[in-house]
This record gives sequence, C-alpha cells and structure tokens, in this order.
Amino acid sequence: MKFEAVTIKDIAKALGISTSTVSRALRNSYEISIETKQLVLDCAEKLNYRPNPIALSLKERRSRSIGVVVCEIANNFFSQVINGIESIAYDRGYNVIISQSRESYDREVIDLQYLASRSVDGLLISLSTETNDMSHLKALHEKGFPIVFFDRITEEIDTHKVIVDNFKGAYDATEHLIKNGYRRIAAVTNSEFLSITKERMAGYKEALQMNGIKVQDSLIQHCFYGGMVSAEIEEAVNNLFTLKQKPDAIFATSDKLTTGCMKTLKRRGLKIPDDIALVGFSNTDIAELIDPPLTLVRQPALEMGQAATELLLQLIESKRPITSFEKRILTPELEVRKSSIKMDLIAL
Amino acid sequence: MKFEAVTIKDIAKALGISTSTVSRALRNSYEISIETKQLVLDCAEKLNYRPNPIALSLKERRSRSIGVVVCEIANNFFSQVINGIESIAYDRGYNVIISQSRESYDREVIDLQYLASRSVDGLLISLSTETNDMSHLKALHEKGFPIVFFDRITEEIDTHKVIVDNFKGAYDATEHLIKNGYRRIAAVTNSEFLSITKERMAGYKEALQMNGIKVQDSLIQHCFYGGMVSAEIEEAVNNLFTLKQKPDAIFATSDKLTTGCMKTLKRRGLKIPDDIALVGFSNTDIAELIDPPLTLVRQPALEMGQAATELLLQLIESKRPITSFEKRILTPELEVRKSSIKMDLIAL
DNA sequence: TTTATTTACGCAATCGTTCCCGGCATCGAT
DNA sequence: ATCGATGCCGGGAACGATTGCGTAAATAAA
Repeated sequence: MKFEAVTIKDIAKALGISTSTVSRALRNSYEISIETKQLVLDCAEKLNYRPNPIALSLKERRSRSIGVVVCEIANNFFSQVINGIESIAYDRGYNVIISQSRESYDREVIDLQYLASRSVDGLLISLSTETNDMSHLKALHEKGFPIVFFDRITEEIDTHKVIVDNFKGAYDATEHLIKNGYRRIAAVTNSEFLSITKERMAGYKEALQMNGIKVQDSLIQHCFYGGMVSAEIEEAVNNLFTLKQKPDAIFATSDKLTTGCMKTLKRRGLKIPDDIALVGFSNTDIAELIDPPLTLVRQPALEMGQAATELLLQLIESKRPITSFEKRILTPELEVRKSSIKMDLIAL
Repeated sequence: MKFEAVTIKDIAKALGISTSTVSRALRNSYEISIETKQLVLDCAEKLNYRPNPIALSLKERRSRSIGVVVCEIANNFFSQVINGIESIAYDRGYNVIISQSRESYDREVIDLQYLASRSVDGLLISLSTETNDMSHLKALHEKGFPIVFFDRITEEIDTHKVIVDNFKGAYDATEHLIKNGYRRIAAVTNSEFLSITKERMAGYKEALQMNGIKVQDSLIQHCFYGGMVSAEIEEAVNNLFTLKQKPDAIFATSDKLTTGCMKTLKRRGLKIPDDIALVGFSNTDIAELIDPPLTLVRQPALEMGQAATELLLQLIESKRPITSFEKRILTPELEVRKSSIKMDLIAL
C-alpha cells in the first residue's frame, strides 16, 4: 500500500516553473517575485502540499528526532519522564522515538545501534540494570553523537546528566524511619551496578551512621532485575525474615520494589507499619489509596524528562562541540504517610 | 554538532570500486564475485559502516516507522498498550513514534499532520475525548493512508479496529454489583462522544434492566475530560451525593475515573464498600494493595497494542489495497475484590 | 575460430529538497 | 547606445542508497 503525495515537482509542473523557484518561493526567498510567491503558495495550499521531512533529513543530515531508551515504559516513573521529554521535544519540532531495553544489556546495545545509525539526532538514556560495559555508548559519544543521561547514569562518559538527589532521597527516608522509632531498617534495592543504587544506598548508610546505627550487610538485599521478576522480591523479603534479628522496617529503592515488597509483606500477613514499616521510592499517584497509605520518595519525573530534553537539544543544536557539561540534580520529595509511622506513636 | 558517518561512497573510495558494487556486495547480490563481497564486507566492518535509513526511506518511500496517538502516556492502560505496540513493531523492524493528544482535538489534528506528512507509514490511534469531527482522519484514510483504531474508535471510518468488549466489561461489573445487593448504582463515565463511553454505558444499562432496575439519568455523571481535571470527578461525586436518593455503588469507566472516585469518596469519609461500593475499569497493578482492594475490569492492554500493530503492519505491507476490515474484540476480565462486596455479606 | 553466454562490474537515474551558479531581461546611469 | 546593476528564475549537483541497463572480459558452445 503506497499512498502518493504532492511534491514541489507537482507544483512546478502545475505552474510551469522550475522546482528551484517553487522551493525558494515556499521558503520566502527574496529572489522570488511577490506574484510568483503568491502563485506557488496558493497552488501548494490547493494541492495540500506537505514538505517531505525525509528528503529534508537526507539533505540536512539531521532527522529532527531524538531517541529515548528506558528499561520499561509501563512504569509510573518512566512514563512520567517520557511525558516530560515529549512535551519539550514537541514544542521544538522534534519527534521522539522510544525503545525499551527491558533491563537487558544486549537489547540496549541493539536499540542504540538502531537509533544511532543516523536516524536520530541525539539520545536520552537511562541505563539498563545489566549494563556494566559502556563501550557501545562511548563509541557513539566519541564520534560526537549527542547523548544525555538521566536517572541511571554513568561516570565513565562525560556529557550532560540529569538525576535526582538520590542520596538525599534515601537519607531522608531512612532518617524518617529512625525518627519514628525503627532501628533494624532493611534495604531492598536494585542491582549494585546502577548509579541510583550506589547513591541511594550511600544515603541510607549515612543516615544510619549519623544516628548511631550500624550498617548490617545482611539487611541489604539486592534484586538484580529490580522486581521485574517478582520471585526476586519474594526471595529478598524471605532472606530478611529468616534472619535471627528480623528487620522492623524496609526501605525500598524503586517503584516496583516498593509495591512488590508491600505485596509480599501483605501475603505474609504482616501488619504495616506495626509489624514492619515500609518506605520506598515511587511515583504512583495513588499512594493515599493504599492500605496503609504509603510513605514514599517521589521524584520530579516530568521535570527530569524536560531538563534532559532541553540539555540534549542544546547539544544537538550547538554550532561548536561542547566541552563543558552539566549534571543537573533535582530534588526528590519525601511524602510521609502511615506506612512508616507506628500507630502507638500516632496515639501519643 | 554534526557527526560524520561512513557511507558506501567511503567504502567504494577505499576499495577503488563503484558504489553500485558496494551496494550489491552488501546486499549479497549474485552479480558480485565472492572475493569482492568479502573485501567490501571487511571494509564495511572496519569502517563501522551503517546504512542510512533516511536515504533508504527516501528511495523506498517508506520510513519503517509507525505513529501512535494516545491521549496520555502516563496512564496504566496506555503505557501497557504502547508496550504491546513497541514489542511487535520492534520485532518487525519498525520505529514507533508516540504523540499525546492530551484529550485535545486541536492537538490531535496537529499530531496527525505531523506524523502523516510521510514520515510514518501508518497510524495507530485512540481518539481524544474532544474529537467529534473525523475529517482529518477521513482525509488521510481516503488517500490510502493505513490507519488502525484501538480503544476509542469511530464507526465513521472503515478500517481495522481493536477494542475490548466494553459492553461485556460494563455488564459484568454492573451485574456483579447487583448480585452483591447494590441497587442504586451510579455511573461515573467519560465524554459521551467516546465510543468506549457508549459501549460501556450500554452494558451498564442492560445489566440494570435485565435485573429489573430502572436506569436513572441522574445517576449517570459524565466527566468530559475523563478525570484529567480532578475537579470534574469531585463535581460528579458531589452531584451524586446531593441527590435525594443517594447511590449505594459507583461504577467508574476508566482508570483515572476509578482512582479519582475512590480518592473523592475517601476524602468524604465514606466507607467502601459499606457506605458505597466501587467498581471501575482500571489496569493498575496494585489493586490488591488498595484499601479496600479494588474490584476492577481489567483490559488486555498489551494484547490490544500487539493486535493493533499486527493489523497495521498487515495494511502497510499489503501489496494491494485492502477493502475488507476486521474489528477485533478482546475480552476484559472482572477481578473481584472487596471494594464491591459488603462486609455483612462476607460474614455470611 | 567465431559466436553466444555468463560473470562481474560501472554508469546514471531515482527518491524530494535545497542551493550554488549562471543567465536573461529590464532599468538607470553614463 | 553601452555598461553595470539588479531582479527573477532555471539548470543541475548534492544528500545516501538502490537498481535497470549497458558492457568488457572470460568462458562455453558452435
């Protein structure tokens, strides 16, 4: 099924002039008389002419589209980020092409090749959990291909980055638990490769230490696929509850881990927050509907998408190579609800 | 910032042969000797050659990309649909370009123009709530541009469509409420223009009538923007509770409306399901965590995205114009939880 | 040996658009 | 009347890749 479209040739033929003249008339060149311009404009309107962006892309060697690689679209945080990306890109006349790595390194490499082989002008990426080797990204970056990292970044590549203050988010969450009387605070977290894991765990540990609580490795459970495999979370929670000294609170470091933990805890018949408290990173919009209402660290996802896109377009549209890069750090928000506050404390 | 890329010309020059030979060697044509092929392949590998999809698009008059228009990405249902779309498109070598109409007709028209001006080979669309006039879509469709509707469809255009059995979903939900002793069942629903609204309301009404309950217009509240404006839901619920005879159950017809209703009911201090029951269409993955666990009609969103994409690619890749179209109807699932079952009934 | 056939490659057009370059009028100035 | 300037427009190359056609050399068939 092809569908024919009007080109400048059609206009040229209809008017008995050359394509150069048509092109110039449409671009409002000073070299074309007003009468001819009007003729061309009217004819273009009549034939419903639309310039062919592909021909333009070939000529200008830019596609006016940007690639986005995230691990998963159907995720509160990432879909909100994409929302932000799309809003800026749209305003600036760029298409957004989205790929999911599904937390797979191989898939990420393939996605990148696909996107980068000149079909996109730049790339926004949040690394997959499996990604440990950055050579695929380095190769692109060294060729001068514009890349902006967001959320899950790497220090190995020097370019713009947008993250939230993960340290602070985790610190605040952990401190909040401590202030509410919890002492044996477990962490259910992502792959240790991920930047967000390192940053959040650093915040968690710092909060414990600042409050005179010793960090215990047995209380830290890593879920390599961040809860994409639900058995992972099950196992993590299991490990925690077979400890001699069980935890009295859990800090979960991602959306899926947080809700996954809650599901597991409930299935075990545990009362939150009395048997165990729960705080986690999440961008759900129904935290208040959950039983009990969920205390969470919310990330400004929309803003993150917007900031990353602005920085990327800046790279793309800059005349000269940019050598000085920015790491933009947004502030997460701790939203306190009942999942982290013991009932007897409320009674006081 | 441009970044230079390797073309077949570079290979040709390096090897001292013509671009035709390079092209044919790369496509493994029988006209090229094995030795030359090997030479070209090695050189391409060495220079890290990647074919330019844009040049190909121009030549073949197809972009190998499809456009998607939904009202909102950051929505459980749509992000799962997109997931399905992306999975099929990816396998078949197509890019996915996503646009959000944000429930605006104007924006939908602009998005469409943007996508359709030959940068995409076909279109997947779920109509915006404001869309009443289909002329923008008809114009494209009549030119032979491949379009597949999903979720929010129109009867005015004859092409492939994928929906769920909205009638059944609503019927089952309503009947379920009736069987659990509810009689004054209100409906909080979307714009009356939308196909899904019509279908779901028909199922709702039929279930009432089949059970000898009269349909009361005062119990039907339309939220034009489907809860994107939260005041809308507030007002709808308000209207219901200022009735002389208040409802004892609410059936909400979309994700946002369902959670929105629940928020509003909770803020009013109403106990669900004792004061009022709640059932709604939703694709949330944390229904079991909600207080009370939410009874919902779940749509096979992933499958819908996959089916729509398969049908679209079928249209795109067909040699001859297709004249016979399919309406694929998937089956929604009623997931019963506590939000729709009175406690005293449970006790029995 | 001559002719026919195959092998292996190059030339050039094509996709839609832009833009450099060149050229023909027309007009004013000399 | 001649020259230069200006206004207005067309020809054609280019972007990167594919492909029909032409053709030289090598081989096979006569």
